Amino acid sequence: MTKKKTGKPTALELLIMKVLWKADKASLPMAVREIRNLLEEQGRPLAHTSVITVLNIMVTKKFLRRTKRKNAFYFSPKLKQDTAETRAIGEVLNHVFDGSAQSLMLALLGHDDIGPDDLAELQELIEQKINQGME
Amino acid sequence: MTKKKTGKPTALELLIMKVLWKADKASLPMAVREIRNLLEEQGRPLAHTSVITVLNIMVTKKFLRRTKRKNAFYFSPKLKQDTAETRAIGEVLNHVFDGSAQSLMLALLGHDDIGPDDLAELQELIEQKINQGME
DNA sequence: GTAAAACTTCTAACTCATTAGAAGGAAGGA
DNA sequence: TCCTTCCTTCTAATGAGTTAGAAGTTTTAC
Repeated sequence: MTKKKTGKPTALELLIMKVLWKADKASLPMAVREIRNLLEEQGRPLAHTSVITVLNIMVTKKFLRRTKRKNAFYFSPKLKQDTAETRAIGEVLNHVFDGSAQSLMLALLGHDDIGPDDLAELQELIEQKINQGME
Repeated sequence: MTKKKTGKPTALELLIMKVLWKADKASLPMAVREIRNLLEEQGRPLAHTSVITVLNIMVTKKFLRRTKRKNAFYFSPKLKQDTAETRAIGEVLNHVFDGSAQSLMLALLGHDDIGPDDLAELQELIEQKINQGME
C-alpha cells in the first residue's frame, strides 16, 4: 500500500516552484542563493537556511529534483506547472464548488478583475476546446 | 489601523459553512448537534466539543453569527456563499495563475471532469455576461 | 597553509488548524 | 429533590507550515 498523496505545494512552496518553473524553461537548475535572491526581490526575504529547509522538504515531497554540482546543490522542478495548476483548480472545483464548473465560472466572471477583452478570450478558449473535441 | 484580514474559511470551516448555507436558504439557524450529525453523515465524524470549538473560532472570525435559544446556542452564516466563492477563486487566480483568467480557464478545461455538455453551458454563461455588460 | 567565505545538516521555536477530554452549569423526568 | 442528560468553557495535544540559529564541512582567496 503506497502512500498516494498527490499533494499540492503550500503557499511558500508555490512561490519557489514559480521561480524554478521560470528558470526551467531554459533548463536551468538553480542554486539556493539564486532562489533566495529572487524571493527577496519579489518581497519575500528569508534567511538562507530557511530556503534550504523548504527546498529539502520539497525534495522529499517529490516536487523538486536535487543535484550536486561542485560544492553546492542545485534544484529543478520535478512537478510540472501544468500538473500543479490542474490540481489547484481541481481542488477548488471539488471542495468549494462541489464539482460544478458552472458555479466556478460564475464566481470567476463575478470577479472584479475580469474585463470585456478577457471575456472574448475566454470564449475563444472554449471554442477551441469544443472544436478539438470533435476532430 | 484595523486588521484587514479578509480571510477565507479553512477546509473544515468550509464544510461547516456549506451545511449552514444550505440551512440558511430556509432561514434556519442550526444547533451544534444538528451540524455534528450532518457532518457525520457526510463522512466527517467529530466529537461534539470539536464542533463547538470550530464554531466558536468561526464566530470570532466573523464567519458566523451565534444566538442563544433556550439553553443552547444556534449558528447561522454571516459570510455569504457568493463572497466566499469569489474569494476562493480570486485566491487561486492571483496566487496560482498570477491573475490570468485565461491560464485558469485552460487549466479548468484541461480537467478530466469537464464534458462536452459543460462546455456549452460555460459558453452560455460568458455570453450572458457579455450581453449584460452592454445593456 | 591558514583564514574567510560559502554551503549544508540539525535542531527548534512559533503559529495555525484539527481534535477532543475534563469539568461545570442548566434542564427535565421519576 | 436528585440523578441523568445536554450543553458549554477551558485546556491541551498533535501535526503541518514557516522561520531561522548553531555548528560542522568544503572551497576559495591570499
